[in-house]
Amino acid sequence: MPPKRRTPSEGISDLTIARLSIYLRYLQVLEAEEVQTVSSQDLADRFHLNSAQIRKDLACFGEFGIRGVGYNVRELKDHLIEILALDHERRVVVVGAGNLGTALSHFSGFNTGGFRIVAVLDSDPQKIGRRTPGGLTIEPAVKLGEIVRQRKVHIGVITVPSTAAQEVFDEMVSAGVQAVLNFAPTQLKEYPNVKVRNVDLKVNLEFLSFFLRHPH
Amino acid sequence: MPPKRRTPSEGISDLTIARLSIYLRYLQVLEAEEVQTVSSQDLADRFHLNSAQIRKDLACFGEFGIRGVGYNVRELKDHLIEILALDHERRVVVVGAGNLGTALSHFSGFNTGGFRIVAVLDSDPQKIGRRTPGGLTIEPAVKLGEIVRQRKVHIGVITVPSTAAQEVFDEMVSAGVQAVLNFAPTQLKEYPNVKVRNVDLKVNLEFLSFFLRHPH
DNA sequence: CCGTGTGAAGCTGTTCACAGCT
DNA sequence: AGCTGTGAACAGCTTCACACGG
Repeated sequence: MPPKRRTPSEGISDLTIARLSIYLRYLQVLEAEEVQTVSSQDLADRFHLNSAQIRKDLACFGEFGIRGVGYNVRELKDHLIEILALDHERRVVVVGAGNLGTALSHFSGFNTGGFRIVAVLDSDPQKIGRRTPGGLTIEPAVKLGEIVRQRKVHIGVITVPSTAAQEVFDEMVSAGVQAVLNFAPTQLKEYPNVKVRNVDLKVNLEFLSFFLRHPH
Repeated sequence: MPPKRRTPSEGISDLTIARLSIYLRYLQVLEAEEVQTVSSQDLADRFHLNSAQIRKDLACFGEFGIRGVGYNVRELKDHLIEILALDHERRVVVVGAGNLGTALSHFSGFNTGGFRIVAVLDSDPQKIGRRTPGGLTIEPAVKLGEIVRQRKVHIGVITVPSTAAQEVFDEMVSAGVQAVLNFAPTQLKEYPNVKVRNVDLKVNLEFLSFFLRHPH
């Protein structure tokens, strides 16, 4: 059978995509351990999920398994890398060179596996020109648009205070960024064709606080 | 009518709790602006949600609104603070004084609104004794259990490499921590009565990468 | 008349159960 | 026999629509 490949773009849930990323990480471990084959049940046990869910997640993109056997580790890994578009370098700009921004700029996960931070910006003159621990020089925030265009930035990361977040976001979008990871505790105005992912640390803490009072 | 208060602990979804935290933040803004009243529709517009959802979220914990009017801003804010258990100090320990850990240790959201970082630990002798930008001295990781007990830590934050995460987590749990925010890209083994919240930056980036290839 | 509170309907995501391939 | 792929059943979350109270 010719490898049935669907190119859906639609009808696939955010949750499925996030899980694919999780599966991929484990497949890379298995590959390093030279494991040849993995079953949906193996994966399910690992992540406390149902095996049918894993098969369904994968089935969104084709038929990668062999009945009676399971999935070939290397093959499935390669498929996931392609699905998640990790086979091309993704250039990232971080705006906001506070503690979080500088930490992220050389956080291991942000400069491996296809991602590369190409600039760290800030509007504070005192910070501009300084080196981040990762070896990048902090550049002025006013150059955001220019940098995005010249360095072909794919992904923007916002680590500025919430008062400045919307402005930075608008600037990113008008320079052509289509994917943004937002750490500012603000609800950004949405644009068509721009995907935003919010990481709200305060919400996470307050969530945990709730469960301390209401233990289950 | 006597204020009907439910103490559920059960039947309330994680998603509801996360939204309450979001509502609270906006109510604090409204209070500062001296707005007296807010309707579920106002809140819904702000966060691109359905107004019924907001009413349902709040109705889990009592009847806080006035029909035909809306919600009193200050009153609702006070209720949410109590529900989220933010009326008592929550002491937090950060294990892993890498870039992310030190950044978090004086990230604004982590030392305000009821949360306080009481220790930052690391196992690297080169880091122990150093000061974090937030003014805390990095302490040895072997003292984790002792520190948790002596300083009555409520919440643990894990920012160590994934290879060490499970060990740190086990140590936290056996010292009595019941809520953990995990930044390590690992699936931690679950314990009863311990709530874990994972923040996986790599998953977020890969998620965005997917949407760059499959624009919607 | 307006906005809350809420059962009912609708929808989305998960799990079951089994046909079909190896 | 073993495990995938998948329609059908199920569960949980969201939205609708309206009764009720101010």
